Amino acid sequence: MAANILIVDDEQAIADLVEVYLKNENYNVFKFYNGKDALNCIENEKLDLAILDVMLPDVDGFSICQRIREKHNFPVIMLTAKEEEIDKITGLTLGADDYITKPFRPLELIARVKAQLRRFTKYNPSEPNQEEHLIAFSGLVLDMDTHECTLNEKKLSLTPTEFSILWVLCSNRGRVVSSEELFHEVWGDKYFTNSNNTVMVHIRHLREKMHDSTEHPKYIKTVWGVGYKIEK
Amino acid sequence: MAANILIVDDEQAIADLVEVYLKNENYNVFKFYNGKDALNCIENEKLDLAILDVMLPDVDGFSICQRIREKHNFPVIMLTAKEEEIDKITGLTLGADDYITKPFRPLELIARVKAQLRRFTKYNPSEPNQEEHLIAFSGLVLDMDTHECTLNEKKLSLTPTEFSILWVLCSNRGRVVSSEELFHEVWGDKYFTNSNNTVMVHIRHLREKMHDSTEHPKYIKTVWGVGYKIEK
DNA sequence: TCGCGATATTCAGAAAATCTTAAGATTTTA
DNA sequence: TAAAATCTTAAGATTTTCTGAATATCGCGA
Repeated sequence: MAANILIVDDEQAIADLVEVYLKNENYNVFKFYNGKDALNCIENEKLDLAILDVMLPDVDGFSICQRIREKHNFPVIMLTAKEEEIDKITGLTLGADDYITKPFRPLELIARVKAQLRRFTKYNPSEPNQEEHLIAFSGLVLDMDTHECTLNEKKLSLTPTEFSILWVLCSNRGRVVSSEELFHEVWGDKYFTNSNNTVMVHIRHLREKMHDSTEHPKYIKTVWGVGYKIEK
Repeated sequence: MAANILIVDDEQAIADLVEVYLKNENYNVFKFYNGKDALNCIENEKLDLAILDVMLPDVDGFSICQRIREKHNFPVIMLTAKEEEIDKITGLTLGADDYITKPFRPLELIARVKAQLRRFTKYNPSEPNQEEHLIAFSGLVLDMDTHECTLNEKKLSLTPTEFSILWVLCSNRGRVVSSEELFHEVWGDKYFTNSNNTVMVHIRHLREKMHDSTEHPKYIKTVWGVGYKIEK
């Protein structure tokens, strides 16, 4: 059973974005733009994890966190804008299991989410631990824990960006992912580019490291006019 | 069976924080923000240890400690704010098995808790104690009791911070721990910084003491763009 | 086959992350 | 209270990674 995750952020764009990332990883998402609705949700749903913006207009993240601690108990990840003054947020992040500063990269978020879920289920062994941090198929293994990638038992040393791209491609295995989509999934909405051959360059490096030829790519195939895909 | 621990502090943030740390270590936590509820809990639950704030608004920690001594008998750790005047708290900490001044570091708290539990179960050998205070693997031994570290039978004299970092890395062996996460785990939520290379400097010292080269580190490996890890 | 737009390749400079060092601040110990 | 040990900070060096431009190649349709 997929985990239920609560996301609360008054910046709708951020909340929506996080929702996309989480759904991409097959989580059930409960999304709210204010603290009040979130508190309501906490009472009525069986949640597994919460991602809270520290600064909310009505009920701040800290208070929500406390409520979670009181009755229920599941991991809490706090979101803080980097510019936010330290004295304003210090204390507010107390009690959180982890915190992430905005802007963040999607995969970073996902990695933290998985780490928390795993840590939690580790101490609640009744819940089955679904190896969410591993992608493995036909000789290719991606481990988000160690950031390691193995191809036919041989370790590939990938850069963070390369790893992210490969992860996104693999988790969308069997489906074509466009350059733009790839860019969004890997870099987030942090950056803007329209002439986007950066992705291409990284794909090139990936293929090189995987000894994948461009002509007959075994792994990363290019679909003309659409994007890239990895066969199922 | 995990130990039952009572935590009482009127500063909710502190109590919540302690709860997080304890639950991390798989303890059952009974948390209260006032003395009254705590006294109630003492009567109704089979507790193994109590962590009490000295200064509570209703029933002070000293009184709670006395009550524990009267009927039940399990270790008591007192929490005292550093600024609190000595003459106010002296006497109040009497009867406690240990006391910790706020702010404290997560690992320090855990270490003290484990020490008390172990000391207690030593004299009550009926209770099995599987609390882990030792980490040992491939020539490296860490003992949280003595804060001692041995590498291939040779003792390394680590500073408290160094020890904590190594402990966190070792207890997350096989997984990358980011700089932020390390900071979070070692220094606690209290100290919030997002740009500091303190962790890095300590890592450097650690590697030096372990005779671990930066180029081919046998122990603490850096995963670019992600963090540090120790191989499983 | 040719032309054109999409995709590849290459590489050098920019940017980012990490490492190193050392000085000054703080804490602990004697 | 002084000395020693430890921690933090900052600046600059180094390494790794990313990006954008220039150029080459490919695939599709006319």
